Amino acid sequence: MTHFNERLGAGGFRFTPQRQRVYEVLMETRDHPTAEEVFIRAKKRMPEISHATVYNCLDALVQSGLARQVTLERGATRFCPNMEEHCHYHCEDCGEVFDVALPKNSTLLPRPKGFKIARYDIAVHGVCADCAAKAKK
Amino acid sequence: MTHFNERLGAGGFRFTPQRQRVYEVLMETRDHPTAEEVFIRAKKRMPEISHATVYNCLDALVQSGLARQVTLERGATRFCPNMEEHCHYHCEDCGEVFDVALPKNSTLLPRPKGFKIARYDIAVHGVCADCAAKAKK
DNA sequence: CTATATGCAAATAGTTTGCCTGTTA
DNA sequence: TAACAGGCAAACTATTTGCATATAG
Repeated sequence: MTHFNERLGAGGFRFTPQRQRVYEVLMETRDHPTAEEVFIRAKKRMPEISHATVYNCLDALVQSGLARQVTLERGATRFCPNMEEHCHYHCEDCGEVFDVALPKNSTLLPRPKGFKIARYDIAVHGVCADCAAKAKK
Repeated sequence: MTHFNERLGAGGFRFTPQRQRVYEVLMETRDHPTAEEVFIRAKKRMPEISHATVYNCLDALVQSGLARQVTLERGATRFCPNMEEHCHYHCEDCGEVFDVALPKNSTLLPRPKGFKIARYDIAVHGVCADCAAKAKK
């Protein structure tokens, strides 16, 4: 997991088992967990890990470009380790969040002059195919 | 303010002075206030208004299409009454949020089959022109 | 007149902090 | 061995809830 160490280091963060564990959790199940969910999953194999540490680790991962925050609605912030350009499709029925790659050269974003774009988040809300099918029955 | 009443009614909500006041607050200053900020401003001209009522009213406005929620980062949800297609440009230096209209026919969003899009939020993070200028000095 | 909304206060998330101990580089 | 990070518990902030009272339609 050398990419992990490099990234952490580049961000000015040290390697710790907790950070690794939190990253593993994100990579294992790509379901955009909340910090609380990450905490519960991380705890399964690292029972001493604390709440505060999970928040710390998530911050470190976000700051070193290993994860993103996703804030969809009121409620807990979610996290995902997919660093490619993508949007989040959020099903309002089942609550699932799907990553959808952005088409290359999508001429989408306005570039107001002077504004330096660092990153952007696109969240699309609606109803997923499965839930739409169920609703029809 | 007939548009307001129509909208509320269509959403299945009753007119109340509190809802009107909350909507006024959003319309007066388009600075994407948090619920707490709305509460403080609403209270100035309606001292009896309560915290819970402000949250209620904001929900009613969102559900009847009179306002949108904007969730930018960890922290409080913000609200805006601009219902046109637009993105939010968020300056990480000064914290301001600017509305920027989306170009017509921007072919931006992937349409994964089966997914019924209800609405989407585009948040662009970076540094605004003013802050960039200040940083250079 | 009745369903719905408000006001209040207390409860419940979600997140951060302080302080002391442990660990990485 | 000197920062930096973790653990724990408590503090804070954001949001929700329960219930009695008020009010819009």
